[in-house]
Amino acid sequence: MPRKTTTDKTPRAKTSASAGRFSYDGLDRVLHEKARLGILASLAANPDGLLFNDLKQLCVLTDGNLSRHLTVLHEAGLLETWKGTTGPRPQTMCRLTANGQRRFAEYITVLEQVVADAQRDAQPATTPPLSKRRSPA
Amino acid sequence: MPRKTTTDKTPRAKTSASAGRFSYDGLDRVLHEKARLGILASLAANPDGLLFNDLKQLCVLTDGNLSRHLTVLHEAGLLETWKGTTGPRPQTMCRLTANGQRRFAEYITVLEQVVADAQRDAQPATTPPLSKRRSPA
DNA sequence: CACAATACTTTGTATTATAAAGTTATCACA
DNA sequence: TGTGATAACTTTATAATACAAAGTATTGTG
Repeated sequence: MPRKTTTDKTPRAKTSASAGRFSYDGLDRVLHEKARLGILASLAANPDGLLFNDLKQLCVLTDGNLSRHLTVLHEAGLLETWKGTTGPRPQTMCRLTANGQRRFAEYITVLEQVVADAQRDAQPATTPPLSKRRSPA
Repeated sequence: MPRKTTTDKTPRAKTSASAGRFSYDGLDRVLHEKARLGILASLAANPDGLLFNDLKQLCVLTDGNLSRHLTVLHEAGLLETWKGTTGPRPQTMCRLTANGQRRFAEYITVLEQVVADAQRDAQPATTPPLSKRRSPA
């Protein structure tokens, strides 16, 4: 006689209560980080590139912090850096790579999903309650 | 004679290129985490609460992981847990606190801002380029 | 030429996400 | 009734990593 396992395989509603419905796999660790998200958003808003100092101010980051995050993004192939000079001072210019633009756009798509999920909840509860009682004693 | 500092106080455009424009201060560390974001979204979608196992499946988390994140959220006052039994087994029921609902809603507002920023970029560049050259040699 | 400032980079530390192992209790069955 | 399996978590340990503090190299200034 098959025992009733608690990890039931009953079909459920696939739409809003399926397994993995809220796992948000697309939230890549590299992109889903406050500081780096700000950096990417800044660069996406300025396709022709930004200087180290611009990013520092736009994202309110310390030098070391920004440097580290840029390295991470660079190693992930999301941005490219160009070393040059503006006037007498050395400057680092950053811009998104084509890949970076695509990855960022994909990430934003997931964020839209998160927002959409949350907005659905604001509605008067169209979703059926999940697993109120599953096996009364 | 006042030296020209690079941290310039020039007004700039306050709308889209001001300092801190992309710092996203509202992205609270407790909420801005893949796993916890999934948990919160799940609970927001099910205001009458979810069981430990429901969350485990919805968010695809291991037991230990989920347990830890629930503790963090609980300590932050975002959710409350109720220990009971469903049939013979002990069960933990989780639901958002009023505070948790509010904080989550606030967080979602920031996400909307992020998405809006990114969507603005998709437009043919209405924003003026920031700091192309600031002090020609 | 000393001193301050710019534009970063490197190093260290403290947090923490995740996995692995442990705990308690129930159930099936021999 | 005792032994192993399973459920439902919790605790501990480890591997990442975000952040800050200190370091480096160059330039400008009196």
